[in-house]
Amino acid sequence: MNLDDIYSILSDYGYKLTRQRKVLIDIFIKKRDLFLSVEDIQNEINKNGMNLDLSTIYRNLSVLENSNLICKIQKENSNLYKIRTTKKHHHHLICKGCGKAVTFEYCPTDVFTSIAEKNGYTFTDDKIELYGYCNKCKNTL
Amino acid sequence: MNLDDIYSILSDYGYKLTRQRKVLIDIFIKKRDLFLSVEDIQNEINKNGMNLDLSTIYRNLSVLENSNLICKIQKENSNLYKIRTTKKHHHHLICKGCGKAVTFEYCPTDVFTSIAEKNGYTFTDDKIELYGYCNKCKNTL
DNA sequence: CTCTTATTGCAAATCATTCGCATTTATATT
DNA sequence: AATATAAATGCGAATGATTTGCAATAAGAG
Repeated sequence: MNLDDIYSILSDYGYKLTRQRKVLIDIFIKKRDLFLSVEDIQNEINKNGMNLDLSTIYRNLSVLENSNLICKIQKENSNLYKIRTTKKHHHHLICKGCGKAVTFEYCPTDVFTSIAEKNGYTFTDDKIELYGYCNKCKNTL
Repeated sequence: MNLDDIYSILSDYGYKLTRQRKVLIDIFIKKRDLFLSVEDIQNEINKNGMNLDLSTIYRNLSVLENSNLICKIQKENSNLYKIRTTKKHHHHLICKGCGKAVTFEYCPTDVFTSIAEKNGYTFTDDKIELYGYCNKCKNTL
């Protein structure tokens, strides 16, 4: 999935291609395997000598999420975002040191469904998050 | 695990047994299979004709969490809490309607470890959350 | 029963995120 | 290419969840 694909997905959803959206997308692509906080994103923008208002960043994170272009996970007190690199159902293994994530498709849905049914529940969705330390971070500890 | 066990665990951690802590624990026991929001907890307290300051509730949720007496999950904008009913490693299946939770011990740790190792990560911990609708709620939809 | 220290309640602060609104800009349409 | 129009931006202010400082209170050790 390249830049133009992303742009046309946004257009298909009826969103305009603004300068600030392009800036955001650039950052997500550059940091494609990291989960970024809003602060990380803002720092990255500033590093490029630009500035986007926080409300613009938040509004566009929603836009990108609605367009299924990014993944969101909830950290203690805030959210982290990463560009989606697959359209398939997937989960993440995340480095507690640097936020670097590995995407994987393993998911024992059949087991989950049976746990749900056994308890009289209708199963709708699952969340798996694995945590650890990546190669770099585990050697720095 | 009964009231006295809980009280002595708190004492062992060096925490005092205050009236407000007992009130909180009572509520968690009464609602033992529900994930409660802070608002839920406060409503329940008021229902009993009492009142605890929000800061007291929050501080004591930390105390109970540090003592491994409750589980916390993160909802969209806030946190939910439930009394721990097992000391073993476990996960939850949660009703999106009413918050009723089922605790289960299924966890493919070996698979998780191998996903991590395959990617050069050291595996430290996992989170699985299943969502659905419980018996009652699915019939109300 | 007294002393010491943790805990409480209150008010104010903080932090992430959202919202209202006037201005600007992307883009569909002349 | 110029224009119209609705969406998007930036700003400042609001919100909502949670935290903190502090003086008053209460638990529990001795």
